[in-house]
Amino acid sequence: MSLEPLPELSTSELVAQRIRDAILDGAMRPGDRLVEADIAAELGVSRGPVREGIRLLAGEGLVVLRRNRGAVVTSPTFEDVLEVYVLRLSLGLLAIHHAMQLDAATAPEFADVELLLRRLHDPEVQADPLLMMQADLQFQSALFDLSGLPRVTAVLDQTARDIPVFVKVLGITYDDVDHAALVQRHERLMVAVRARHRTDAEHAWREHVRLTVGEFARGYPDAQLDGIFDLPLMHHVLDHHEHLG
Amino acid sequence: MSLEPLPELSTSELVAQRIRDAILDGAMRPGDRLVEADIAAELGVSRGPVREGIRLLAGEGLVVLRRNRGAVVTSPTFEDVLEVYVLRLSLGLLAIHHAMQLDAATAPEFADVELLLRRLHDPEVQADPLLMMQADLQFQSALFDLSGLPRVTAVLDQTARDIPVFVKVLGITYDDVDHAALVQRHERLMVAVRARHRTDAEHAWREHVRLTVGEFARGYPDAQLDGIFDLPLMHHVLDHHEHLG
DNA sequence: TGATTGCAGATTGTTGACAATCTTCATCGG
DNA sequence: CCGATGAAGATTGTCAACAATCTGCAATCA
Repeated sequence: MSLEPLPELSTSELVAQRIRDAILDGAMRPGDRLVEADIAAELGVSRGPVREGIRLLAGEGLVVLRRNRGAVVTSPTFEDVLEVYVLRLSLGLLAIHHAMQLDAATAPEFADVELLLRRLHDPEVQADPLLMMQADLQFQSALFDLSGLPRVTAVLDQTARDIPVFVKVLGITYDDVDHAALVQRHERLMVAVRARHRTDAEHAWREHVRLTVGEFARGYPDAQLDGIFDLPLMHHVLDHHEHLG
Repeated sequence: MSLEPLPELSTSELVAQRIRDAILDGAMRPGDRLVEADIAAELGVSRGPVREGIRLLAGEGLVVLRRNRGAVVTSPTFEDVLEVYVLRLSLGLLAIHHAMQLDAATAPEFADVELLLRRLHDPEVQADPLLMMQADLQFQSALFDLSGLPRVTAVLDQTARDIPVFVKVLGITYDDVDHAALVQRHERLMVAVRARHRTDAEHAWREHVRLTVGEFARGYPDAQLDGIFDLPLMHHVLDHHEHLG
């Protein structure tokens, strides 16, 4: 008999989760005030844990705190989405690079990643856009974890929690996303990481970010994406040319 | 008559600051427990704000929380320092790149940065290693702010708060750091940013990070720095070669 | 003797009450 | 009529007491 080790989040984390869910449900909308006493009454706890939970969300950027004036649900813009993806592109590359220091054949951590990757093939998962998105982000998170860089993965996980909320709040549609293509990109990424083929891995990751944002940007035709993902990582190419010339 | 706008940090932020200072003073050492009631009594406030302050520090990674078991001051390793600098290298490049979208001639934000850069010349500042380090980080923070990427700068600022603590706690000596060379590097960086010369700016920043960590690593002769700062940003060069070949 | 159980002290988690602050709106004076 | 002033209500910030949990040690039993 081996019992599972009791996940049991703290009360404040549960509160934060509930509020996050409320935003995803549409029950709470951007600009809504989060009144500590009201939420406490609804959840049947006192203000203390609620206050702490709200602070957690503020740390994630999901709500905005103003001194002595309470918290309101963030009103993200498409620019925020772009910033999040610029961040993920940059730190994702970092994490993937460090993950490739591991030997895929011996490192047991790879098993978890593969498991989550396989989950993306599940038709049941693919049927629900939100579920698919979360499964996708979970796979990425596990992959980044291989890097062994706790601060980097913490930042990446924070952005991962933001993404579903932003997508929901901004009304971004991803119904017609090509799931097969997405999974295929991730497969290529994993193959590259296992084989420690740096340029392939980097290309796969860049391509994924670029396509994802491109998909999101369809609803925002005036969004300026020109080259925001090309730099500063491409500088070395230019640099190299200059030295050659 | 124009009055200054009252900075006035919240109580919990003041508490966090005091604890940070206590660590820098050596009054608190890694592994020390942070007992809420004791700290509250010492500072003359109740446990509430102390608790909040401790959570803030936990978010920064300066203390570690364990469920129902309180907080202890982090015991960072040199690897933590390396991770922080890998992060700063990567996100710093991102921030600098985006800062270069601004026109230095017209953007008033540049004035603040220049002011902080000039402060680094002050002999009084250079005389105190801790002051010098903080002034240095302040300049960098102002520079990154030009990017207009709030999440990126938030992460960078967080790492900036960690650095003095890590240096103190790990007993890293930076007494014989060449201040003149450091200031010169930053001057070059600013010139490049003003002129929007991407490769120069990137080189200056890379060089600064590399030299800083190299300086720190003197006390850690077995630290493996081989190429941890070269990648993944250099991949494109390799990539380019492959395509050429 | 060695491992488990139970107890006491210490510390965190939670609660409800109080104080300080902010927002709103009506009042006042020009 | 318009802006400034002041009070009332709502909400956050702080506090001290209580409950739950953890740690360490002693007592118990095989």
